[in-house]
Amino acid sequence: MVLRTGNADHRTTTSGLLAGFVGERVPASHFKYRKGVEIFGEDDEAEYVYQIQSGAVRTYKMLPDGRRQINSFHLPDDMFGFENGPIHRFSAEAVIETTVCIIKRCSLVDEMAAREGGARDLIGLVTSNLQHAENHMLLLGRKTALERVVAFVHEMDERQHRPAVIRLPMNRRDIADYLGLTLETVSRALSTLRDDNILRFHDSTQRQVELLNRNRIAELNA
Amino acid sequence: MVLRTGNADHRTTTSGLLAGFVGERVPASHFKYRKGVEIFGEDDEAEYVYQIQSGAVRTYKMLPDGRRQINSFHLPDDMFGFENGPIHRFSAEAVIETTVCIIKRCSLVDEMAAREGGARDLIGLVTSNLQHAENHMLLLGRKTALERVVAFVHEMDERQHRPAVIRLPMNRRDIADYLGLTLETVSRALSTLRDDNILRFHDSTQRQVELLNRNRIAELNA
DNA sequence: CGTCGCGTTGACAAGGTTCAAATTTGGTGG
DNA sequence: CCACCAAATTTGAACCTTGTCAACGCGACG
Repeated sequence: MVLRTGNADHRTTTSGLLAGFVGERVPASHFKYRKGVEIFGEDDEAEYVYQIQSGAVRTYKMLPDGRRQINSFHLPDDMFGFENGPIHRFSAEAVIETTVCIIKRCSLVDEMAAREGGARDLIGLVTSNLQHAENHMLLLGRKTALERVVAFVHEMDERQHRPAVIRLPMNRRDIADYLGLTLETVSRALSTLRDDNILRFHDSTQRQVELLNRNRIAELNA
Repeated sequence: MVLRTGNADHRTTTSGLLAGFVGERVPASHFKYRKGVEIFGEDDEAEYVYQIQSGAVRTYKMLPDGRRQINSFHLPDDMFGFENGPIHRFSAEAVIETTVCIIKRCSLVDEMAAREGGARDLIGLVTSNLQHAENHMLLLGRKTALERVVAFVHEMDERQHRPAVIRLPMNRRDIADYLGLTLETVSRALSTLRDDNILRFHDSTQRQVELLNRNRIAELNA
C-alpha cells in the first residue's frame, strides 16, 4: 500500500497552479484574520476561494448540540473554500492570526475552465481533498487513540517537510476534534509518546514537538 | 489491476447517467460479479469506471491487521471507481450478485473533457463523493452508536426513495465497518430501534426494514 | 497580582468491544 | 425429503478503552 501523506503533495502543485493565474487575469487581494475569527460559515455563499500565506485555518462541521468535527487543517500555501456548488459545506476559522489570498470563485473557475488542462487541475484539487477525507475516515472509523495521535504528528511532520521541530498552531481541543477524541485523550497519548522517547516537547506550551524516532512513528502509523 | 471476467456475462448495452456517452463514442460492456467477489483492489491500476445496473458494491480500505473501513455502498445507477490518478485508492467488492457497466477510464475522461460542460460534470461527480465523505467524517468522529445506525437507515431510506420496505443488501458486519462499530453494536442498536417502534423487520434475515416513524428518524438524525 | 486560557494528570463512569452461546436459515449431499 | 453444516443474527456478561469530571500548574496579560 502506498503511503499517501494527506494531500500535501497536491497542495504544493496547487500553489504553483494558482500562481499562474493570480495577478494576471484573476483579481486577488489579501486579508488578515485574527485568531479564532470565522472566515466563512456552513451554508454561507461560496464567493471566494482562499489560499493561506501565513497562519493556519481549520475547516469543520458541527452538530446542533455543539459536537465538532474538524475536516482538515490548512497551512501556508494550502487552498481551501473551493466549492462546486454555490454554498460552503462547512465552516472555516483562523486557528491563529492568518493571512490569506482571496480569489473570486467565479472568476477562478471561469479562468480555469478556459485554460488548457485547467479542468484537470480543478479535478485534481477536489480529488486531493477526497483522498485526504478517505484516509481520515479510516482513521476515525478504525484506529485507536494512540494510532490517531501518531497519524496526526506524522501528518504534521510531513506537511512541514520533516523539520527539526514541528510547530503546532492548534490547541489540544482542535487536535481532538480533528481526531474524533477528547482533548484529555490527546494529551495522554502525547504523554505516552513522550514517555516512550518517541517525541519530545521543546517549549512550555507543548506546541513544539521534536520527533526522536521517525521509524517508530512510521511503524505505528502503518 | 485485473478485471475479473471469470463469471462474466458479456454484452454491450447502455443505461443510466452515462447514456449520453456510452455506446456513442465510448465503448462499454457489462459484467456480472458474484457475491463477495473483488472488482478491483487498492493500488490496482484504475483502468475502468463502473456503473451499477443491479446489485450493490462496497468500497473500502484496510489496515494491515485486517481492520476495515467501508467508504461507501454503491447501489444501482451509482458510479464508482473513478480516479484522477492512475491507481485506485481503495478496493471494491460485490456485496451481492452485481451487474455493472464498465467504461474505459481514459476514454471516458477524454470524452468528458471534450464535451461542453463535461469537465463540470466530472468535478460534480468527485465533489459529490467528497461531500459524502465530509458528512461521514462527522458521523465517524462525533456520533454515538445509535446515531450512526439511525443515519445509516436514513441514508438507505433516502437512496431507495423512501420505499415501503428498505432492502439491505449488506450484512451486519458490512454495516458495522461502514459505521465504525462492531456488528454486535449495530445489531443492538437496530433492536433498540425495533423495541422503540421506530422500525420493524419484514423477513427472517432481518434485511428488510420498514420505517414506522420517519419523523423520529429525522429527529434522531439531526 | 489576580485571572484566564491552556495543558496535564488522576479517579471514576460509561459506551462500546470482546467473548460466548443460542437461534435461525439456507445450502448441500445423501 | 431429510440431515447436517456454515453463515448470519441476536443477546448476555465481563471487560476495557475512552470519556467525564475535577484538581492543579504554568505562562500571558491586564
